[in-house]
Amino acid sequence: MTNKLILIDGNSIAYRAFFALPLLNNDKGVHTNAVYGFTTMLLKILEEENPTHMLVAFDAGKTTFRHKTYEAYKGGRQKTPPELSEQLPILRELLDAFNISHYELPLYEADDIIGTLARKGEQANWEVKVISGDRDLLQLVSERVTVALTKKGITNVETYTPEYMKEKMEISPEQVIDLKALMGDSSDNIPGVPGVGEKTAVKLLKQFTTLENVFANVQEVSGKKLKEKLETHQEDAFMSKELVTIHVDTPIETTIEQIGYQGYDVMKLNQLFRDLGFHSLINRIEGEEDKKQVEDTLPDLHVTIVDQVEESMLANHTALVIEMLGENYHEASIVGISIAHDKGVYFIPADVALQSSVLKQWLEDEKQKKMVFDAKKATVLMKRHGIDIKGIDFDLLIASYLINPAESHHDIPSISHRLGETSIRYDEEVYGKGAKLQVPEQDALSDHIARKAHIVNKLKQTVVQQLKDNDQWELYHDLELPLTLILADMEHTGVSVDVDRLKGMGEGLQKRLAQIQQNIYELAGETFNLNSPKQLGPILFEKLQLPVIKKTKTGYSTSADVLEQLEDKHPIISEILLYRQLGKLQSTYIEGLLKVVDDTGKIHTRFNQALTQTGRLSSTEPNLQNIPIRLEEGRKIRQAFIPSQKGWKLFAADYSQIELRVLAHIANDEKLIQAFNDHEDIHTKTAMDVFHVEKDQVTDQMRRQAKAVNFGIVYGISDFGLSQSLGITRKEAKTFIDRYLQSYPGVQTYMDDIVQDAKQKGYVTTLMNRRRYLPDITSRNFNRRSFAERTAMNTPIQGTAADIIKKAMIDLYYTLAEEQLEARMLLQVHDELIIEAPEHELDTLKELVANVMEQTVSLHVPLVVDYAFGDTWYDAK
DNA sequence: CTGCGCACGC
DNA sequence: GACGTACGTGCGCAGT
Repeated sequence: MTNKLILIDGNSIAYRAFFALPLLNNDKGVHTNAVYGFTTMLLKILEEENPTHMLVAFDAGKTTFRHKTYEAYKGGRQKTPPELSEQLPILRELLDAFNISHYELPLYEADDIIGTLARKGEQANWEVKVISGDRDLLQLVSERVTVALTKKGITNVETYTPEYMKEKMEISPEQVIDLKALMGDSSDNIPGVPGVGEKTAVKLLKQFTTLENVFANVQEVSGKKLKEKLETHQEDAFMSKELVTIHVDTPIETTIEQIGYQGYDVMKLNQLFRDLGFHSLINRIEGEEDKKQVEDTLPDLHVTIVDQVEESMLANHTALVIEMLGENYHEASIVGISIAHDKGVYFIPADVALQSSVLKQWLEDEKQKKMVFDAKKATVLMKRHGIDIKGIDFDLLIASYLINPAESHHDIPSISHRLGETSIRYDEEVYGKGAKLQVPEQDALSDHIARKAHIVNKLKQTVVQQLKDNDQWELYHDLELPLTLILADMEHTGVSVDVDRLKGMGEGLQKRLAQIQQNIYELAGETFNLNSPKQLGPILFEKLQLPVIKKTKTGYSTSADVLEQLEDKHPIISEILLYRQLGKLQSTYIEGLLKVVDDTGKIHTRFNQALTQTGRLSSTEPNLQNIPIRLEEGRKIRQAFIPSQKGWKLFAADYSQIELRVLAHIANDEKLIQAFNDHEDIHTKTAMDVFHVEKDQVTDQMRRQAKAVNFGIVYGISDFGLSQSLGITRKEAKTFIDRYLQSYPGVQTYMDDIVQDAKQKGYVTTLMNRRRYLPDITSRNFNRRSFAERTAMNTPIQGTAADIIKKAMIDLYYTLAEEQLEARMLLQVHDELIIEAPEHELDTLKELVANVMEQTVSLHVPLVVDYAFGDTWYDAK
């Protein structure tokens, strides 16, 4: 077997990774994106290439021997961003853990080290592969040396052999240098011959083969201008050649034999990945038996496995973890319960726990305080088993989310590791994932779950202190914690669904879909998979020759906005649009909902209270926050949502323009406040102010545009986003936004101030002190910075609206209880609450619900709530 | 199993 | 000039 040598251009790959990936942070605030990208690439190479020898070359410093030839070499190049520089030492640490040699040499560039070693490998008859993002390296390609260049992203590469180069670039590896010498390279400040680009350079080299030959026969060059340019800049060209030529005789101290690759250090790598927060990469490290070593390194925790719950095991202020397998706590079963307090840690197997009246009594005792992770999950799980858990006064999940919603993993092990408590493994390591998900044998299970309870107990103080330091204690204690119990109630109650009605709609849709599909196949002249944009594209844009409006990464775009522009060009288009619309209803809403109805005809969604960056809730399995309403056809889905009891109605109450009212309040804009106090139609008012016209002069078109601008303000979209939604140019969109801000100077001031504030503090807050960190607000990358700026303007608006409706839910929940009404909340859809109630309570509710919602906070503008009721959700409009 | 294109809501 | 652009969830497809 021949040896295989892999040579990596360290700086180039780190650069690529840095710009290809979002600026990730680990829990210590260190940027890790370049290291992460580098790591994925290394893992891929090791998995795919099986190298016997390997080395990563780095540039040694700013000055190189090339600067002697040409002082301005690489002049004008942007300084390496500090966010990247700080990652380079980590990168070296990473390579050490991988046991991969790395090397740098004063005055030489990584290219030269690679070139030298590549030639040595070649002479030894080894297989050599060079990996870089720099096309200059292509000059090294030969029969034994291939060069892989990164394409988009970081793990995608394009591998060049001599044949592939001929085919793709029409030149040979030797000619790469001459090509560069003619073209120059602005990023390295290499002059080349002005006016000669890639096309001309290739043409010249095809004709004359080498640079020397071009100048030797310059008289034969066609084109007077070109000839002149070549003659004037001959010297530049030859100097450029010198600059781009990679040195293959660099005086390096290492030999290729010394850089053998023997495999990585599993322990070191594991530890490093954990430190860096690369949890997803840990299971790509090979060696199952080595995993055991990590296991063994966890400090012992003494756990008592309980076969009968005794009162002596239970105490006030106890951490409680109820563990289940899988995500959906409406159907999953409990695998075990652990409790931890200052006197001990216990594991109670599921069957023991559920049969114990001692435990039940303790769980239901309000005075016995419990600390948990995810109170909602624990509450719903216990409700399903007839236990009404009370006395939860700490929820680690909610606390962690409030401290930093941007953390992507709010599970006990992740939070624990972030806070420096590493004596627990990740769920994925214990349970596996996907199809391999399973409960381990009891010792491992009880140990893991017990550790969770132990950690909840241990971390409580730290987390509470963080909340207090952030001035978020009230947000946590008076808003999110009560809310989570209310949500548990709503989820457990569920919404009733008229299954027959859904099925009926499904049958009707099925017939129509079949017919439309038939029509489309006839219009297309062939059958294909209509649900595949990849197959639809060629039919529309090649076979039917329709104009291409937009492309996606993988082919033609066939999205609705594209198709709408083609609607009058071919009858097939409107059929496709209809097919898509109905197909969506069928698959997502009819079939999707039917799949999750339980045997009592109810649907139980799960509200995720610890996910969105703004403080809103989200809803899953099913998502009941995106049931169709805009188009009549879809809206009919709502007819399938019904009250759970005969003689009851659904009652829906929604805030009118809550975000714009919040904006008026936060920005304290006189005109906007006035508009709401006068109960004006806000979009018409905006149109009057933006277009400087009187009310009776506002056209539908103007109102529509004003509405889109308001929408943009509320959602923090860019001029680009606004231009898309209005079908106008970016410039026009920008004009609209500017005129809006001129009309509402208070808003303008708010926008300026909040961005400044965010820059200074690093985060923005809402009315109730919800936080969102915006590390990108000081980024030198325009896109990242702009996005962060829009987020700074938008999050306080959306987040405050979220705060308000959450508070309203709490107020309403307790008011309904106090008034001893049977009415109960079922759903929340961001600015709207869905309630079910017996008919005789409706008159009370009309007064009470709107009142509670409107009075929950007091702003500089009134909050206005509209409501409606009916026999189905559809009718509550 | 994952990423993509698409579509639904606020 | 920056080439990607509110927040979410879920579906089917296609490639691994």
